[in-house]
Amino acid sequence: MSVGERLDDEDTVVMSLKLYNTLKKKREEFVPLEEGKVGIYVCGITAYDVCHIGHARSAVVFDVIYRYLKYKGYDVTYIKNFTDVDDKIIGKAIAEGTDIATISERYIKEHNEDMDRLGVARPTVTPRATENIKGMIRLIDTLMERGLAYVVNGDVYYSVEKFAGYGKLSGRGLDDMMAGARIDIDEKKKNPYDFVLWKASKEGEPWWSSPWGNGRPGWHIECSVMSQRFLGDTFDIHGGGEDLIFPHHENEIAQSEGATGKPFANYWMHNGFIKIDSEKMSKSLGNTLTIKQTLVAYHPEVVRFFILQRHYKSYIDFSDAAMAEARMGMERVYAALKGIKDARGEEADLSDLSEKDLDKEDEIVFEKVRTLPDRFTEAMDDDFNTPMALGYIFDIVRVINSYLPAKESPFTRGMLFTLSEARERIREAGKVLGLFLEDPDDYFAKDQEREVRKAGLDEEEIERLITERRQARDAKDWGRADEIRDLLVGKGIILKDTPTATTWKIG
RNA sequence: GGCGGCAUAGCCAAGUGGCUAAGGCAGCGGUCUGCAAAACCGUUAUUCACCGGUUCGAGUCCGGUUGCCGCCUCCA
Repeated sequence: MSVGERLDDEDTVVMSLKLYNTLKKKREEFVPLEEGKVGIYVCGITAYDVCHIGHARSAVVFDVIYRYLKYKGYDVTYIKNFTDVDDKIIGKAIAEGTDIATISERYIKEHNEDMDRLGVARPTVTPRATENIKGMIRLIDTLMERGLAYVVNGDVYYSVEKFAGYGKLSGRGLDDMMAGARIDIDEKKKNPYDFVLWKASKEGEPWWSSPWGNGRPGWHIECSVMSQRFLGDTFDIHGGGEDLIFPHHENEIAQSEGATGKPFANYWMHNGFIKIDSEKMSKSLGNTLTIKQTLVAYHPEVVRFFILQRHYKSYIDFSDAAMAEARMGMERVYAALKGIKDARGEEADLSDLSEKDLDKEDEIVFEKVRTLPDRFTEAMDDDFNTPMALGYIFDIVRVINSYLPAKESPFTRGMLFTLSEARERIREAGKVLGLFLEDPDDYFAKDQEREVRKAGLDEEEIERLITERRQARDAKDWGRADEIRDLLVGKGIILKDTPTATTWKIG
């Protein structure tokens, strides 16, 4: 069996990965350049500010793509850059009276913290623009030699009219764009859409020496250089937010293909945006939400779940209500995982369980559970359909929930084996999605702690009241017990009475 | 003005020509309970914005209408 294929039990079924290629505007079968290997480049952040949930979406989406490609058995090289020289970084450095390295270092560190908390795996390499200036100068030089770039007063511009394929990614021709141009006419440029490759430095700005004088790179050249450096002239997948399609990715193609004469990336993938309360998130609207703010209010897996419940290409609408729903959904899965955990008990050694332990009823459940990996793969092979993959996980959750409470402790070996299988299969899919990876008790403990903090409640006071209610109930003093219950409900606390204890949660 | 996307139950959301239109949330019914709640189970779209067309067959393809949205400027 070769990589990228799975063989079914009976007949040979080639399950190939299909993905939507922005370049072709259609879904295509994914065929890597080199069998068994994938090179993927995703545009990273400009390190001038803390990351917002839009960054989180892009990071989580491509994290899942990266993990899934590895799950399929590919040897994946995943490159995500940091832009650490740029107008905004320079502006901030000047404002703070420091240098750009201090600024970019600070926000790269913040970014990495955010990613770690979101459970986003580190890419294979995270190159920085300033480490690749020489490569940029070489690439610009090649573009000059090929007649695709020109110099004006120490600035170097790319001449878009000289590149025949300009507009092929964004699907717009230069003529179309000129018709409704909303851009400023810059006298220095031959065409308004020409973009800067190298900028002559102004007083007080960082600079590197170049054949065109002291300056710094333009906004687009770094990605052409870093992708080529780590993945070669042509590579498999290039990703980023949909806003980058034009001009950034269009310009990358012009730079790279203009210089090498070879195709740049074979597949282009773009994630959709996050809106907040149905509005576009932007600094001008003042409705940006940072990852750190989001994680104060929600468990990182709830954030991931929220993102993965929608297909990566469509926009998603962030709101407290939507996040509350995501939290409820996560709770459902974790509740099932807790049921499995509790059934198994802490101590028991279950390593010698096998299919031989299954009775007829166990077998029916076991067979359903065992279909999860194939169904998960089917969904993910279909342009990374994470909503469908999650739907399949919920199907298994329902199967287990129906099976579990019907049983009385002690559990038979066959039941324990079936439950173990369910847990493992959910965990296997969860590892790709970055979900359901916590111990259920830890998950609920953290969730409760977070909710208590958000509601500004006093946990000890709640516990004291619950104990008092417990005592009242034991004494069959229903009046007092209900009085306390009403008090707690008034604070948003939901009591969970079981025969042996009362626990609680915030609803 | 140019380019592109989307419209599926109360809400969110899969579905890209053919079994009974996934799944989640909310709602309703049931189990449980001192009564509740929580949890679990069951249930909730003869129908996919509207009109026409292609086809043996369309939510899925084509044309039109309406309504939202994105990009064209740094932006994930």
